[in-house]
Amino acid sequence: MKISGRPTTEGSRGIKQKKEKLKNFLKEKGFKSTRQRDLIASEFLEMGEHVTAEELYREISKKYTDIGYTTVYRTLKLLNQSGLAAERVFADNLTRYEPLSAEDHHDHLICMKCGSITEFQDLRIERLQERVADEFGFVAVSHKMELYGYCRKCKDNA
Amino acid sequence: MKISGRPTTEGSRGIKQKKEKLKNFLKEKGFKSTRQRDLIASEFLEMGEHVTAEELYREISKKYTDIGYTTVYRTLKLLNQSGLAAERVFADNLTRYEPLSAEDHHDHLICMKCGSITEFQDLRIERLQERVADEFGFVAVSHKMELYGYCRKCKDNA
DNA sequence: AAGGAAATTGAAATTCATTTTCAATTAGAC
DNA sequence: GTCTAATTGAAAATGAATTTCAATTTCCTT
Repeated sequence: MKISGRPTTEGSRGIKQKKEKLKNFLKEKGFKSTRQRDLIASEFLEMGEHVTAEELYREISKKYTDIGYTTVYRTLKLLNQSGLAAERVFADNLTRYEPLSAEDHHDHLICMKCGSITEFQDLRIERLQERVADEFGFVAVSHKMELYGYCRKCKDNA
Repeated sequence: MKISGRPTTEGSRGIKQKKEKLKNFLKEKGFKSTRQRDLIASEFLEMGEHVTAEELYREISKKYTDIGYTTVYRTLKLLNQSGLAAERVFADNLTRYEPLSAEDHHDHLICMKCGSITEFQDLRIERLQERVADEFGFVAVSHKMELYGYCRKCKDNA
């Protein structure tokens, strides 16, 4: 099992690469590269967490007062379309985004007390999911798995 | 693996039992038994699917024009609290409810074309989930697992 | 480099499910 | 039956997500 206790913030190399990918995506689709999109993408990739549009907007507002919420929202959608971000909705019903690297599928452990989100990957589970789908004649395209409970810290000082 | 291709509608025995359980829950909590709650619970248990408040309301409106949406909504919340119903949100972001029997935990296969929802249970996956949680020092309370893809029908006549 | 068509921006308005409010009604304890 | 607290349902409020639209910017064409 691949462990990543806390979503890792990308080194600047990865970020540059990803911004390049975004540019390609935009050009390909006939969209335009703008100062705003560039700044929003940078900030998003640097945060490297499961952020909401709102959170990202607040962060960006600190540095750039002229970038609106709507543009942050739309840029996150764009990042999602381009495959650079994944859109996720957990039990609190807010839409969160996380940077996505090529082959890194993972699921989440969510603490019901402190709200921390921990990522994990388990190939054994993935295989079984595939098998279940097969048994129903179902072609699985994607899945969503979240374990809710209490993290090490929160279960201890309860 | 337990298979239930389509959520089964309860026999009337089960429904009576559940309505009894609801009554007990209400009394216990100092809430009142009302004609509306009774009718809404009956209709809900008979439908036995993953209904939204809206759908249930529309169904009930056909028979009883004096029951309001708000009451249906609140009764579903109540059923959820009492453990008789489970609240679920899938990718379409609507809150759905399904009758819940004591020990019947299950997950869902959701067709991205026709929207059909199929239930399944797989103990091997459950065990692995427990193990993953353990490895993170996490105490799992509940989980959510959904496989999205195309059902037998939809993948065939594509 | 200038022109111009098309995309983008951001504030404000809209949507839509969900949740709350409140006055009138009802359940059920005494 | 009386009384008090809970319930009801229409309407209003909420709040995140999405759309609108006029002003601005990008970038393709010349």
